[in-house]
Amino acid sequence: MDAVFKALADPVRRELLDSLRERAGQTLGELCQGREMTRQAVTKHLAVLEGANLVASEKHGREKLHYLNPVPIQEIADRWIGKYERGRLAALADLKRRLEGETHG
Amino acid sequence: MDAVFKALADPVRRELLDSLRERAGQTLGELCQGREMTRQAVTKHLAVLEGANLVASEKHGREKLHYLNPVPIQEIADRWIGKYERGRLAALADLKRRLEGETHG
DNA sequence: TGAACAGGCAACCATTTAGTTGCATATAGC
DNA sequence: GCTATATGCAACTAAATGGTTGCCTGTTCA
Repeated sequence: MDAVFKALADPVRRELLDSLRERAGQTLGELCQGREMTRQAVTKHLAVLEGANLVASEKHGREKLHYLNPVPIQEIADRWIGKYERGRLAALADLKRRLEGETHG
Repeated sequence: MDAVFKALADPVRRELLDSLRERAGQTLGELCQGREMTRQAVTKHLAVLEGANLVASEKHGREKLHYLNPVPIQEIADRWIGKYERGRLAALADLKRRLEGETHG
């Protein structure tokens, strides 16, 4: 879970996920195109994404194809963001109540 | 948006958000309790959270009260995770199709 | 077979980050 | 006013991070 959050923290990695979402099965070379960094830098980002299980890869001859795995993102949405969603109004009510209470107490 | 992702990347900061979700209006001192780090370290984490607009604070005398702002998390769920949710099945279908296609092509 | 191509590995560097210590400021309460 | 308490600020350190360069491995194909 922590690995997923950390992987999502970098804008380059989020762009890579976006790119793979738009077109699945891209090679490393393809994922490098348009990015102002070396192939090795992209490789490292992809390794982080694979480590977080956000990207799966398949070797095909001398090429390595990359695929988005949306499941971990889904899990974050379900397990983590969900509880904040539920607590949203409650938190705002708390804020108001507490501020008023402390002011007069 | 990037600030929010980066803020969420640290487990300590996520714990702080959890704590504020459970009980709103906690002081810095309260938020430090049970954490194995100095008050200053917690202060820095809270500064990151405030910078990402995930936490709002109010000075009350010599105390500083902290409140969760769930809105940015909500926005991430809506604007960013949503599109992956929609693309989920499509991505898996792509994966299967592409793998088969490349194998025989 | 050998050249061109796609990618992997490792060492290295600069910056950021997470944490510390030390000291300063401001409020509460006697 | 003085002391204890709550927080703020700044300098410093260690480790992680994001990036580079250089070279090696493996595959395609003429």
